[in-house]
Amino acid sequence: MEKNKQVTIRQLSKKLGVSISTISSVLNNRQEERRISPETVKRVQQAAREIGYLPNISARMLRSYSSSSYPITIAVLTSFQAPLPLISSVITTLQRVGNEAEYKDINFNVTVDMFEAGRVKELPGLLDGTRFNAALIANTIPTDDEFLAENVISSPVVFIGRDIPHYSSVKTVAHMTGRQAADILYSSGSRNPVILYSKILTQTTIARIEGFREDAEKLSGNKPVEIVADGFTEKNGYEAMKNFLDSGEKIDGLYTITDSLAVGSYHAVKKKGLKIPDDIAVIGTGDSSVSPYIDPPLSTFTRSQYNLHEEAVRLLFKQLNGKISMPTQVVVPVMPVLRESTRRGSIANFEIDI
Amino acid sequence: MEKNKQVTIRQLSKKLGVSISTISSVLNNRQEERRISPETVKRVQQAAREIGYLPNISARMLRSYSSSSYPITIAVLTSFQAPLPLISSVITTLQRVGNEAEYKDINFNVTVDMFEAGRVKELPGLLDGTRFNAALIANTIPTDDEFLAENVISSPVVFIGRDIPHYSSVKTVAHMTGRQAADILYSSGSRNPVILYSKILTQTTIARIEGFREDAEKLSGNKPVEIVADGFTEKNGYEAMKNFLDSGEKIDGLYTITDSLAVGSYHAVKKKGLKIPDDIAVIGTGDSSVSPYIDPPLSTFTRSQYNLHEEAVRLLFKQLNGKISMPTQVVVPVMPVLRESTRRGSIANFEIDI
DNA sequence: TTGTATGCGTTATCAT
DNA sequence: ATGATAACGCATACAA
Repeated sequence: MEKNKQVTIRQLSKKLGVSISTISSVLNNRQEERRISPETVKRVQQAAREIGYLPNISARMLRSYSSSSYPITIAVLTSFQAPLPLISSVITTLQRVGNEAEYKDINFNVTVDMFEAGRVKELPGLLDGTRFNAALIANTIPTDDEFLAENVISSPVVFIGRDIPHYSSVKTVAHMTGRQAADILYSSGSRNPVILYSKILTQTTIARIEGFREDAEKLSGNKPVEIVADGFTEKNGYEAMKNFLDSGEKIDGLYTITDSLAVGSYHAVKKKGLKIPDDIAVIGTGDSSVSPYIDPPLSTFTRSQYNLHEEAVRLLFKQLNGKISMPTQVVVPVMPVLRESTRRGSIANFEIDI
Repeated sequence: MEKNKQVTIRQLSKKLGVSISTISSVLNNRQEERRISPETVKRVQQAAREIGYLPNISARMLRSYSSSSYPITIAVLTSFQAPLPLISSVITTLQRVGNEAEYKDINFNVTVDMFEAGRVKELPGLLDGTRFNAALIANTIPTDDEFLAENVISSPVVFIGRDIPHYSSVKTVAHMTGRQAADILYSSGSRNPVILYSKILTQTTIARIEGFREDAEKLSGNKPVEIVADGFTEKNGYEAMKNFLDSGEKIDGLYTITDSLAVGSYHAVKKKGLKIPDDIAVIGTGDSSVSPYIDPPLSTFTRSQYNLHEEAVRLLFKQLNGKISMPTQVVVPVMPVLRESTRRGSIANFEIDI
């Protein structure tokens, strides 16, 4: 694959028979103070345009931000298969926390690199330290995790939602969440619990599923039925649930691995003429911003995302500050948020959130 | 504000009385092939850790990616007040389109910079070209637009959702969207139309509002009532709508400037015991992924976002390729998507999307 | 009106 | 076992 052949000032200079500094001056609109002849200016500008000259930002930064105060580079690395809001959330958190007094003195810029799930290893600069001073890494799948565990990233790194030996990470107690979900459905009277998840599995989702399997079976005596959706979207949830309901299998409780899947499920359930929570109690995960406002409001678990990202960013900054050096594991608590969608059975009298 | 004083290899070298190249070797784990004494290695590593040495990524890249093929830098610039999904969407689109055969030869990395609405001017490197080779800019407010119109960014730039003189931009026909919304509500029998928007206004939202005002008044004979929410979230929509309904003002049709505001409104409307679309027809904007699945499915306008971002990215790449040089305006069409929430009156028989 | 030289921080090559 | 030096691309002070 031929990547873009970058043209440098020097090559322009040779081509035009004009000195480097003249070119540079023109390209930076210093033509007047440098009193370059209009003719030369034209020639340079035209050549630059024709040839598609693009300055080397690294060189410019090296030159401009010198004097012991250049911005460091923080990378956000995630797979294409990530739930879409993740990047925004992490970046916004980075910028927000970075503005706090405590970290005001960290002058940084943020880059984002994405990889196909299973192919972190192909990310340029991951191991050689040529692309970032520090990184937040999310949405790796086990293949990636293996690779990362076997290799060493020499910059400070925080993993979001997964544990990689020798690195810092921020996680939720995903296994426990799955178990709690099973408990809540059981308390709402569900004896035929079903779990709906995406076929894209990560450490966190696997843990949730396993936790649910264990307690659901222990409590109800039935192995929970598992529905696998194609992805995380509402559409994926709708389609998976519709197929399931059409099959006629028993269900009286539903745990979804994300709130978006629950939203899609709602629609399928209602179209089938079933009522939530009367016929099917539903609990999601993540407390999406829409969850309190759908009909009925969705029981779920706290937006671990928010806290996760916040904790991850803080942990990274602390490592950069030198406040923490050892790999550190942070566990973010996840709390159930009970709303109408599980208001049934012995759990009906619990305090409702909205 | 004291920014981080970066330590360089040279300073470490002076401090330790060891040569620069030795330090570099140790820091890159070349100690064995270079046969540095274990003692020196220790000293260097410790000093680096203590002093918080962070390599200058620009220097490293300059050194490493030389030979006429370094990655160019594409920046995504947006305000903190942007709807959260925007960044993710733009970045994902960048990566996806960048992987297409046509653009495979553009080797780039992505940086994200955020600014407070109204303060683009404070973004480092915006005008001096030290931070990016090309940029996608979104969610500026009029103050920002003014500044940008008066100054010159010398790199290729594409504005998303707004027009800035002398620059390329990708927009929707927002004004038309507003008018169509008014038409649709009117056709659904609404004579007391209401518009709900966020107090944070951009070129696009302003145009939508104006379009709606015009046609709503023309058609219904009544100036539409305007509700102003604090922001774009479902919660903001819920609260604004709840207050409005509590006030007892007339309403039989609602146009919201984003789908998220509509979702929040739904909840307020239902809590008030009113029915959608029977009592209030609702139409949103943006075709959010949840909109087809809420109850009732929400009429809206096509996810202009998606197309917008896609077009913006393509336009930027074309400029980088030299395929386009003049500032270019692209207008992305927006189509109404009619679902249950407006199924009333003469519009009831229109084809329904889901 | 234009060119030469220097240095930003880093790594690799070559000496010692 | 370690140091000196050149070069990456660019912008500027200074020279011509």
